[in-house]
Amino acid sequence: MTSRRSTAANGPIALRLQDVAERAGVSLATASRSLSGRDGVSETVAARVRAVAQEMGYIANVHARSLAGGATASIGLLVHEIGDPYFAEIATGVMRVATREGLTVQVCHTGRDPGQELAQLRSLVANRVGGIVVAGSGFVDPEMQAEAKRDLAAYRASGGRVAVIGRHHLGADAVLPDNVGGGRSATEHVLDLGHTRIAFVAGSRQLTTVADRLTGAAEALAARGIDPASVPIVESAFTRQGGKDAAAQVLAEHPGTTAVVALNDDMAIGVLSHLRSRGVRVPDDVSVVGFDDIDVAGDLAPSLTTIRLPMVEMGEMALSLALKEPSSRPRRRSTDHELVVRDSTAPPPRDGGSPA
Amino acid sequence: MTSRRSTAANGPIALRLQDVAERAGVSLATASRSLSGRDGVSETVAARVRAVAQEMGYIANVHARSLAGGATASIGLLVHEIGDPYFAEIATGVMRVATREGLTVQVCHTGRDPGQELAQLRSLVANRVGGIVVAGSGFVDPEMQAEAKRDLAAYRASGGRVAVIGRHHLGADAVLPDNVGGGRSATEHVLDLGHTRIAFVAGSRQLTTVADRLTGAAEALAARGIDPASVPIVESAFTRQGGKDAAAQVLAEHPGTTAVVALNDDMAIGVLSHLRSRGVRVPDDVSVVGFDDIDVAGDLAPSLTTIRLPMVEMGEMALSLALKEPSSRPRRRSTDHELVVRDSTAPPPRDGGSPA
DNA sequence: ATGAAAGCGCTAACAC
DNA sequence: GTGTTAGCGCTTTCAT
Repeated sequence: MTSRRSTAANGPIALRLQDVAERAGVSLATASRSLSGRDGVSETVAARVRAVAQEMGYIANVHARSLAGGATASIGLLVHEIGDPYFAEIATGVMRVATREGLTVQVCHTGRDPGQELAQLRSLVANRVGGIVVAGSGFVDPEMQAEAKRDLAAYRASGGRVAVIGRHHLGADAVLPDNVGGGRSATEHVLDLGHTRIAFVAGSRQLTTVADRLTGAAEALAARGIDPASVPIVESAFTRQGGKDAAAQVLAEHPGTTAVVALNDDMAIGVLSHLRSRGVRVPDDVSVVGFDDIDVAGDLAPSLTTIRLPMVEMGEMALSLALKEPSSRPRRRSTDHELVVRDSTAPPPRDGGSPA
Repeated sequence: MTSRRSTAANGPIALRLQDVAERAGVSLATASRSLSGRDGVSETVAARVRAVAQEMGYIANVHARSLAGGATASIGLLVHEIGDPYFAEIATGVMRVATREGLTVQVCHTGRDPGQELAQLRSLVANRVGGIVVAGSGFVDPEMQAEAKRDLAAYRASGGRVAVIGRHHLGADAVLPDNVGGGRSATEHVLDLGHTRIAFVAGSRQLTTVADRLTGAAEALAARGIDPASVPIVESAFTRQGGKDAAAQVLAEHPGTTAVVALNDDMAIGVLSHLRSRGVRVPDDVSVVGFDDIDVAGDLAPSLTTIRLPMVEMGEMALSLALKEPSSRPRRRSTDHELVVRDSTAPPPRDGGSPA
């Protein structure tokens, strides 16, 4: 007597643990214990059950398992742009820790749309993942931000764990990249080379990442007696295309600029590309600095001088924080940064430079 | 009288639909109907229930929903390397369709490890996702391949839908990039420019992608009366670093080479980088061709001549196939390709070239 | 239009 | 060491 419900009419249905148990001649409970490696079963029986399950191609239903109170072996990772090297490296770090802990990672992609960000967050909560790592800058939309904060609070109240990368107002454990220090170092570098006609190429200042990097830049400028307000900041999309657009604007509105500090490597690549298309030589006419030190930075022509952030480690730290026992107060872990000097920067040209 | 089980001792527990129903003064069934927008409820009541749920911050448990037979609004995407631009663009296409259909995407990353590939596939099946898109070349390990095929067959037998991108032996619907045609076009291009000393830089030939692209190359060579066996093929990792290693080998073992055809853009970037570090000018001394036309290809220095594959569309097609009603026989959709000529290719140098 | 009750597949007490 | 049974939170007949 079997309890299999498959009929010709409604088609086959996925195997249940019950099916495995029957075939192995044991009870449901014994089968469950055997497969989840808990004790209370003789090793002989357990081995047989496992063999039967394997042979039948049984794959447990995580929904049932999770509902019944079994451990949720999955965590969520929220990134802005899958494929953006910055997030890809963070993801690598998160996955590394996850794999070590036997966890599955659900990667959610927001496309930088606050609505999507909220929706993805909800979907993660709905999936009752064991923890959530939020990478990328905070919410631009204050209303979305409030909703997200509330959802996250409820999630944590019910035992969920959250860690964020970057400055957020979510009240969770956080990994804080050294954006201020990096912005300072990048700026000091061009200042040390002797540049005086500098332009910054940035993403939206609503992004905390951008705001922090600019803060560091302003500090470096002020320390040398330069009024930060006198230095142009061109705001554009925080992407390669944004870098191209911004470079065009720098050339048009700030001729004579000898150094461009881009606030991420992707924008820097766009800047290099546009300058090349306009016949401006780097670093002979104009120096370019990036930020992040993504993988490809060293393989560009010219190779890119940039600020290295330990992105893989940041991902590792974030998931590790999320996996730790919750503390009463949010924890913070700060990273360091490193100036990596390559071929895209040099002293300004003698004549003061005429990039266009 | 409430049924809430939260106690000071075991801490709060996530909200249940039951809690919402009680607060709204309706039955569980009515609450369920209200939130899932099914009829059988007066609009007045439904609106109130929705308002209460929203106010309480209720988020439905997908595990319970799925177990109870509700629709699984999530699909799985299996890629080799998150962050590899090839897969990132495919993912963009998949997500575009998913968003349109109101589906959530679970991205799984195999790191090109066959063991991981199998594990991730299982996890997707265990999650009872509505469909699975497998991107990237097939399994290298025949045993893993067999296991994967079996799991996938069981998954489909129980109603799951599968689509693959690239040539596989999985018996599922497939999107087939024009790798053979692209390999032919890339090779014809350098032949047309007058090159006779050509080297191919490839990933493992076990990858069907690599094998197919080489097949096209061999066809083009043969059509011009050149014995394909006489043209060097340097095999290395299918990555940027692999491209560097392969370029070094070409320089060392095949001096006099005037054209390098890399079998993907990532390798081509590595080739460009290594040639530059060795003082070899591109395209003056050596021409370089890539494959895929990833986003950054046009922004490199020199910009890369390559074969464009419609990767975003491939992702869209794959998910669309997976979402269609199953057919008795596997469906196939072939893509086209396009040769994009940029600055990295030119006729060979007069003297025959001396790249080192 | 609304409610009561029976599962979905699994784990975790609790018996034996 | 093994089996029985009561849920987990939800959707869905089936009554009302």
